[in-house]
Amino acid sequence: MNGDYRDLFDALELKWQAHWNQERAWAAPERPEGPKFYCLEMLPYPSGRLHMGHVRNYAIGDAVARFQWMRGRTVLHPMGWDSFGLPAENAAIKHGTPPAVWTNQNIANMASQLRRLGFSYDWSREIAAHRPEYYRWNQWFFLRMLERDLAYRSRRSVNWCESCQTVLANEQVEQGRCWRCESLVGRRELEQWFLRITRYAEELDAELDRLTGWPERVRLMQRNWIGRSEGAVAGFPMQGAAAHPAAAALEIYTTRLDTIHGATFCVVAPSHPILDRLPPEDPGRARVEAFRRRMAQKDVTRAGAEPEEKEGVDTGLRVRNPYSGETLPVFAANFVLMEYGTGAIMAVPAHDERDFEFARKYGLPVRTVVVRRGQAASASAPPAAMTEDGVLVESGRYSGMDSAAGRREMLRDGERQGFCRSTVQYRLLDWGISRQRYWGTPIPVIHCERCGVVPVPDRDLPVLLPENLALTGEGSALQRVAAFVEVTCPRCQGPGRRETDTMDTFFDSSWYFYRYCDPGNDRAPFDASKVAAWFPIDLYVGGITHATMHLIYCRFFAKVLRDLGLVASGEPVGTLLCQGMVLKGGTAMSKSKGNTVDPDEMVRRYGADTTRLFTLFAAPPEKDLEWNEQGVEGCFRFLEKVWRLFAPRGEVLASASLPGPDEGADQPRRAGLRRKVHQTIDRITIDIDKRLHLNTPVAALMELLNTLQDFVREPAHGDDPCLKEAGRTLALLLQPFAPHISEELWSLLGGAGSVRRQPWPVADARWLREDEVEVVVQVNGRVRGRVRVPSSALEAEVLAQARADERVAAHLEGRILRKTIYLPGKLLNLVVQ
RNA sequence: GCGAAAGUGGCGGAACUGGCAGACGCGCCGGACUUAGGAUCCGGUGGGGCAACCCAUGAGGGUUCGAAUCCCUCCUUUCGCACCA
Repeated sequence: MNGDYRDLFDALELKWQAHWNQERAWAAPERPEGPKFYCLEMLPYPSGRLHMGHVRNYAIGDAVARFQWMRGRTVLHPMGWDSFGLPAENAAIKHGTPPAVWTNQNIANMASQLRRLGFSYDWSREIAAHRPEYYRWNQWFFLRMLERDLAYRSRRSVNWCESCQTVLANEQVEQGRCWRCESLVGRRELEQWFLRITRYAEELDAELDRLTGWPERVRLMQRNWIGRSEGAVAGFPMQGAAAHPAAAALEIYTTRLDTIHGATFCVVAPSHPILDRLPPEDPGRARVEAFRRRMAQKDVTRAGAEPEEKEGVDTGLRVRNPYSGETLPVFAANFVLMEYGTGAIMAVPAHDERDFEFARKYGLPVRTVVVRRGQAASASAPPAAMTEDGVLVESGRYSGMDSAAGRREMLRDGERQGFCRSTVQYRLLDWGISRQRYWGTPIPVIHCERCGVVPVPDRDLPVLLPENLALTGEGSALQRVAAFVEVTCPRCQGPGRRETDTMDTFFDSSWYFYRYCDPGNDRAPFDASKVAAWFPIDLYVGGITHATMHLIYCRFFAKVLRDLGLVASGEPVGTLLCQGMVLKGGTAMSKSKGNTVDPDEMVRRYGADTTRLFTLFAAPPEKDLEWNEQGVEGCFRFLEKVWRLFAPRGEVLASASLPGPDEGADQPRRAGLRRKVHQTIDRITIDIDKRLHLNTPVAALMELLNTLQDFVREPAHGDDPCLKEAGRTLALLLQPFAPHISEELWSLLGGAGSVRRQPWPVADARWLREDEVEVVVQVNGRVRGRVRVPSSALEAEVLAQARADERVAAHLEGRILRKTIYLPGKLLNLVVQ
């Protein structure tokens, strides 16, 4: 490696970074002037050091931001810190450093890494979630939600991470494991704060169709996560009735009302309230209690990942099928979830795999009521559940209908008679936001013996998180801070206790991008008109890991904020780009695997431009990128070659003039160079703007350089305007990818000011057109020759010339020409027989 | 199990709506300059064949003048969900 260039690049990168700083080059005005572009990358957790995944993420965003500046947009490109969360607390427990100190150090460190990489952030808008001037607005939003019954407290079974000693939301459990520490998640019954995201389930689902700028993959994941399903709730009247006058009917949820005549029993979740109504002396009661105890024990240690063996007990309760009049036993079983539907189902073993499995285990009857069209009902027991739609049999007056008609008719009859109604269910559950940890936003409520839950008045915000307390990791640290906990009730002035749960940090990141529009506001979370001026986010870049976490929470917030009248749209993100991971040796870089590459090390050895260039070049943005040091060197060599070509010519070219519109048109070599220049502009512009491809533009830049190298190999005038045009264009086109050398090259070639505000070059249509084109000649679809013709040539002329081609003629010999297909200027296919 | 995406040289990857498969980079081979080169520059590089030509985009079939691209079946890999009634 050539040390001279390394030092040169290092110096020029520092020089231009200082220049940008001094010019406040990336500060966005309060409101956009003219067309705007809000370019955002997901804000990082300040773990201490950047990793390559960050660099890739930000290099992508930065390329687009710089491109859009040059395209004449006012760009908002901010950066901040998702700075509440467990690692700070764990570090404090381990090393005794207070979380605030640890966090601030990490922020300082990572910010300087980002600066050294030369990213174009408007640092004047920097935010950090752990600062009171930020999290007071978390509290403010929470209070608004509380007022609207969007935040509520409830005791229920929740996900519990033993290692993190806290509750997790459903979205934060991945395959039964904690999203952050990967330990197995158990369940606990706790009183918790929830956000009523389910109120927006319908809208969150429906609007996915309109998010055309989002990857299909993400929309699908969200759709599955929300899990909309249309079905019916049917009431099965309780039998043996003396016992239960209060519970008139057991309500079950089904999507297959058409199979109801095949129901041979019902099943309720172990915690279903109907079971509490069993009289103490009932033998079913004893069975249920024993079963509940067994399940409760399991819940705590539950592995979660693989479905458990189905288990259940006969509760002794009996219900009547409202359609057939048949009496059915009610079981309690572990495969029915209280959280979904009504917590009770009708079991149709012939047409549902789970019911079938359970029926087989406990020797319960299986009755076929749907057959495939054209098939007769078989008398023998089916070997497996037939879950498809078909034609109804053994279904009373519905027999003979197809499944869809059966559902429709049964629903109508059931509705008329009052025991059935159609309904829509969602898999999505309310978002549990309570965390039993210290380093987060205090939930702003006070528990008063007399008044119950009392919100902290707005004038008392922020509820400050106390600092300087000893963290042990045992229990909730805040509960031990008397000065924090012991307060007077704002309503009755009696003694109260402050809530000690803190907020899930996903609350912090659900609205941060609005705050960037007005980061200093101390009267409101933001000024609505400023947000209106910048929103929606034009490009949001981040990892796919957030598909069903952050990216669903922030959509929910947008809808809440819209309903609060603070923002106009319930969808904050226009185009979403989920970049792939950075791998080494085929797996994601991680400290535990020891396959990390340190960004600082890369910057020291190759510079920021090379590091960025490689992360953009090595793979398309949305795909995983395999780190390859030799590939990095290739990018370094490319920049070296750029410099080596222009450095000795700089002085002469600086004073050369730029070419006139037609200059060089009559000289093939110079015309070739100009064509390449304009074709490169055209390609790169389309690739960034229309396709968000950043690897192919880098390839195009390399091609342009190859052409330039060929051009200067032959003697040329040192001050050739065509060469100057090529160099200047290269400087402009490099700005999104290797911004420092781009600036240096621009100034070397006598460009005034900084590249960053030069208009993005526009390809001259004249130079995109070729006067003479090469047409591929195929015979029966196989390439047999090529002819050069004027680009205006007509098919007949091309054909004549093609026939004259020796090879083509050989393939036409003795055959009859049946048909010709001509794509002007590109291809001529001769179909012969 | 259900759902989705993707399979192209030795490797990362190009090929926008069906139209020259392999751009660009890495690696490799050869050469030049050199005391030397792991620097730089030049040339070559999917496979077979002296060549014409043939074969080749996971496998097999289909549609088409023409398929990496569209359709069907299968295989593999990756990801998401995982008892959601």
